[in-house]
Amino acid sequence: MVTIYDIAAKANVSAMTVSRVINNTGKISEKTRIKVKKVMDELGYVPNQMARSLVLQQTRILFLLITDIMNPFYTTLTRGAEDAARKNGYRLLFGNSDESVEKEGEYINTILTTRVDGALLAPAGDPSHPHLEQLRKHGVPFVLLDREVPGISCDIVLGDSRDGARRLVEYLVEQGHRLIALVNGSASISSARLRLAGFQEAMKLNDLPFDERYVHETSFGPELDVDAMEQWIAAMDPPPTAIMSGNNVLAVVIIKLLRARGLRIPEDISVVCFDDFGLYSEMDPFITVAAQQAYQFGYLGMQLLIDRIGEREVPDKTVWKKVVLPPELIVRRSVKRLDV
Amino acid sequence: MVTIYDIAAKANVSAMTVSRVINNTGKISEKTRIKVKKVMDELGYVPNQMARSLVLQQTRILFLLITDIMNPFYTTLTRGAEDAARKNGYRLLFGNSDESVEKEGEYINTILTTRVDGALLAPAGDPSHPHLEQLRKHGVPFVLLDREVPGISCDIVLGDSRDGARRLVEYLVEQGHRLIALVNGSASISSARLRLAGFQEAMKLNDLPFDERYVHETSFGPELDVDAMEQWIAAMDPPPTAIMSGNNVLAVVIIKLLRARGLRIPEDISVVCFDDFGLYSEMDPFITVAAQQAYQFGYLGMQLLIDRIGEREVPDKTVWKKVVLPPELIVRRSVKRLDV
DNA sequence: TATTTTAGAGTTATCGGTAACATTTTATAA
DNA sequence: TTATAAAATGTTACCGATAACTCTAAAATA
Repeated sequence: MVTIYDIAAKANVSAMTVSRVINNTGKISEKTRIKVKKVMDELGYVPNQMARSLVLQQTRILFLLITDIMNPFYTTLTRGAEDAARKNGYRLLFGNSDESVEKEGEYINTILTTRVDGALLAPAGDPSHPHLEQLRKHGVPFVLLDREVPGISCDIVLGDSRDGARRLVEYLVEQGHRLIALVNGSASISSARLRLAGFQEAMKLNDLPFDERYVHETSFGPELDVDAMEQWIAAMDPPPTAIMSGNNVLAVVIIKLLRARGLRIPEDISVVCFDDFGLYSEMDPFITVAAQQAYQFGYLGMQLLIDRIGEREVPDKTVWKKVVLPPELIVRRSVKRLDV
Repeated sequence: MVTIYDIAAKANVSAMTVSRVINNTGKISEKTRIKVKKVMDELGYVPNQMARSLVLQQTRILFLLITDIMNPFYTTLTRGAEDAARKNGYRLLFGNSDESVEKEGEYINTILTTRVDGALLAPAGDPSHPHLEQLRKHGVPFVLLDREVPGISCDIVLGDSRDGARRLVEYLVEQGHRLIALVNGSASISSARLRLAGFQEAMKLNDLPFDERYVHETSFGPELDVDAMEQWIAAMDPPPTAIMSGNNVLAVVIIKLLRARGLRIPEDISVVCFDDFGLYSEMDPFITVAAQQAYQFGYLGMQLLIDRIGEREVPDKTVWKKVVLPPELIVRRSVKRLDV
């Protein structure tokens, strides 16, 4: 491996002079600058970021932790985060917690040991609290995405889950639906709670009864319990005329289960959900959704993080920023108009 | 920041003893081990990976470079790579070249300066050659995914593009199609070349003429030229009865364009493509595809990489491994049976 | 001409660890 | 009891860079 010392020796200068040439700092005569650069090229020098980070006490690397890399919401978000990071000269280390608090913990560990300059996180849920406390304790700046964690104050980018859910229900009601079911993520996730709240609120506003048997709670993630979901569907009697899903992954599972029961959508049962489907939804837009501005989540979140890193304020006196992005209701053809 | 020296001081031992406790190396009396551990806990010590990497000359970080993070093929692949990396105690740094050789170059730079232990790469295309030469020159072990690069010998995981394309065409022919068009990625990408080759081969085998006007070359990536594609479609006269797309992203664009022209799929025109659509394809299986084993690409590729890192052989005498994964033809309902 | 600046370099210490060798204890054998 | 081996711990150097300070020679000023 070529080091600045190799270059220094060959160019007959000190290592410091080489460092100055590399970083364009201090005063260097044009003659030596050229001489050193020539040797650098000849030897194919590549700076060692580790060594540099060690002495500079910063890595120029940020960490992005998402909860489901197969979910288009998060990949689109990732793309936004990446763009913002690149634009500011940061690199991105990344991880995928699969909605698991345990896996998340491993990544928190990586964040700490790797000494990244900051982290952008979609927390697994309320139990992520100690993880975030850890980051705070060690002075790692972080920004949350999509989910609040009670007891943690920080910059955050959220979707308006309550309003989105309300609008989905309102739409269903407008189409004549009165018996509406909800399948949702874990109540330990703030966005799931708000979606439930929005659901309840809209039901109430329309003088519709709220029946717990028509609400099923599972996981937003890839490891959800399909059997339990199937039983829930079978148990609802009378069956709902419409199901609202708390996110896109759950919608896929629900739709598969419904079809397996021989139900057609929307002829026999209507379905709507939170979050869109990335690439594919452009191709064959089928399901009516409350689409979130995924790219903006990542882009703005990253921007907040980078701003925060630049400031390096005392967390106690900080005014935290909260960005709330409204979802967009996209009506497609998964809902049947009921004539009551 | 707490260092081993802080711990050493507080525990009344040398820094080396602390290091030994952390790494479980050397001989340590149970008494001091406990004493040191206690102080570590009290002070909330977290090892500095930078410092460690500097002296150990290894980072336990690998790099994954994909070409399109919005494409489900790559996200599924990423998931596989991540699982394999985690299983072996490696962390993953990752980047997204957007099919751009230039962006790829920036990430190659990151790979070099960050001193990662190895890289798993989906190259942007043949022009990636110098980038890979750079890695080789600097002794960075790497494994290619999905695309070969002429002049570069290395471990690689490929799909059987030629055969997949052949089978898609065969299927179309079986369904009575004779005028088949192909929209494909850049000829500077090996997999695109092979898909064209498979296409031509199948046409020939079925005594169908190959007409260049029915083949359109663009980019696999997010920055493809939609206008050019539109003109191509309009120019084909007579119009094809079926279009085969070189990948999923192109298929989406094609389908949108066809629909914009008022054409229904499959009633007015049939479409098939390479690669499946992840999550969504489970929900609303519409388009007939040659689905690749995306997860396996990542998982096996990562495995090859890690094996290679363990060996540290001389590249000259190396026998390179090549894994070829066959795609699966999944028939859905985007193809109309023509009765000739 | 003598004195002060300043441009252009070099020296040394340090970031936070670990390897290799050195030293001190403690345990075991003679 | 003493010699010797083994166990436990300490010292020093180094990984590859940069900050802060120092030094030297030429240029600017008095």
